[in-house]
Amino acid sequence: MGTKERRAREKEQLRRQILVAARELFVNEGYENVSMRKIANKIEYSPTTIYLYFKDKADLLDSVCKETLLNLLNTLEQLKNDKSDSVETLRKSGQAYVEFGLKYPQDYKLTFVIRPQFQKGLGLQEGSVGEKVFNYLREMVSECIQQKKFRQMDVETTGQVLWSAVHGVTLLLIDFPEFPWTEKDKLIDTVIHTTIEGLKA
Amino acid sequence: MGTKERRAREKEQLRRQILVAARELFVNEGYENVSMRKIANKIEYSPTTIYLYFKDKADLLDSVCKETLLNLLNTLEQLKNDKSDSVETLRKSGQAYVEFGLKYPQDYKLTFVIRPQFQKGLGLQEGSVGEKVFNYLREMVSECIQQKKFRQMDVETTGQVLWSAVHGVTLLLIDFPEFPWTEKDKLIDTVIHTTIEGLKA
DNA sequence: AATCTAACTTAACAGTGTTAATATTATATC
DNA sequence: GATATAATATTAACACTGTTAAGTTAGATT
Repeated sequence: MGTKERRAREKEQLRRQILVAARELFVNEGYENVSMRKIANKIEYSPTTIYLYFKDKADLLDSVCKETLLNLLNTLEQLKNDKSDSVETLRKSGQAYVEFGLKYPQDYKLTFVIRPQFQKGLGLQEGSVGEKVFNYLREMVSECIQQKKFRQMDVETTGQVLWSAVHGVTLLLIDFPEFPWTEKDKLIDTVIHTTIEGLKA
Repeated sequence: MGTKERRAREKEQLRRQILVAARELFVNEGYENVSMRKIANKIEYSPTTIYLYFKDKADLLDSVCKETLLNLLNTLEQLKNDKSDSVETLRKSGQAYVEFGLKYPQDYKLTFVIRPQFQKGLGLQEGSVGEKVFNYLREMVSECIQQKKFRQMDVETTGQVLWSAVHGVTLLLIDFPEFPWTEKDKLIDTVIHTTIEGLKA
């Protein structure tokens, strides 16, 4: 009697439907400007149905962000296979990180700026996707230090310095699109290059 | 006939009163969670009175941010008198920038993250306070390059790299207070030091 | 066929930013 | 001092918001 299974599948399907609709609206119109009613309209259910699948609007945001982090993680992990120089791999990772942020600017802001605002005290949950992303960074950095290509500094600090740099340039480019930046790719390159050179010194 | 002057002064006074109340509420409860009615209650006027002094809520935010930028500018300009090494002055400026952000985290986010979200296409207005702040950075950087203490790179890019670094670490520290950062001051120092070393190389 | 349960909807609450029309107050003129 | 005029402030309303509690419907189990 596969009824239960079918029902469970249908339930999961609707959950995904909600998630997809929410992401699309959040990304296109901004988290603040999306109402539960708008999401409900899009999926052609009543607004309150959403509350059967998600605790509240913040929980919906949380789930959307989790997906974003998974996407980011996938993007980064693909660089692992690249068997080139460890510093070069790190450079590429930084580049991929910023590119990801600029490719999905609203997703990036949702995850790294909006969410912490609504979900306070957001650390690195044990086993969370966020932790996995940062672990990736730890690995990359660790290799550079062990191979003495970087100054002998603790992995944590080194990683955090790199994260600061890429996070900073990503957000500035997203938030101030009208600012007279030097050519975008050049700026990104220079930020990453400068930081890496600084970590060697 | 000083009546007009007095009236103008009174008007300015109420404007300031609104601004002070708005800043306090924005900072303590977050822009989103502050309603015009709340601000009105605080100053003991009806909500619609605010609209006689500010176009809308975003305009109110704008004015609050302008003040924040003025504060930041003042903080930075005080370092100008410091007649030490140009690189050292730049380092101190970076430190002061991050410290400012961490001292008034909500003001910083309001100005550099929330405002651009509500006031899109925000560039560097001619004569704006924001422009003055960035001009300060240009000056500092320019000196370092001219004195050949930095690699010969254009002032714009160099400045933007520095801004990325300090902006990044400031926001990360604000947004993820529960993240297992290395000791805060050490991290800030290292970010700035690393970036500067990278700019020398 | 009766009961139970899961899925979904309706109606409502207390709140939001903002506008238009109205009322109040203070000044200037006669 | 009374009156017209301008500046300032308020009331009432509109169309929204997130969320909860109660009610409805359809399908599965007994």
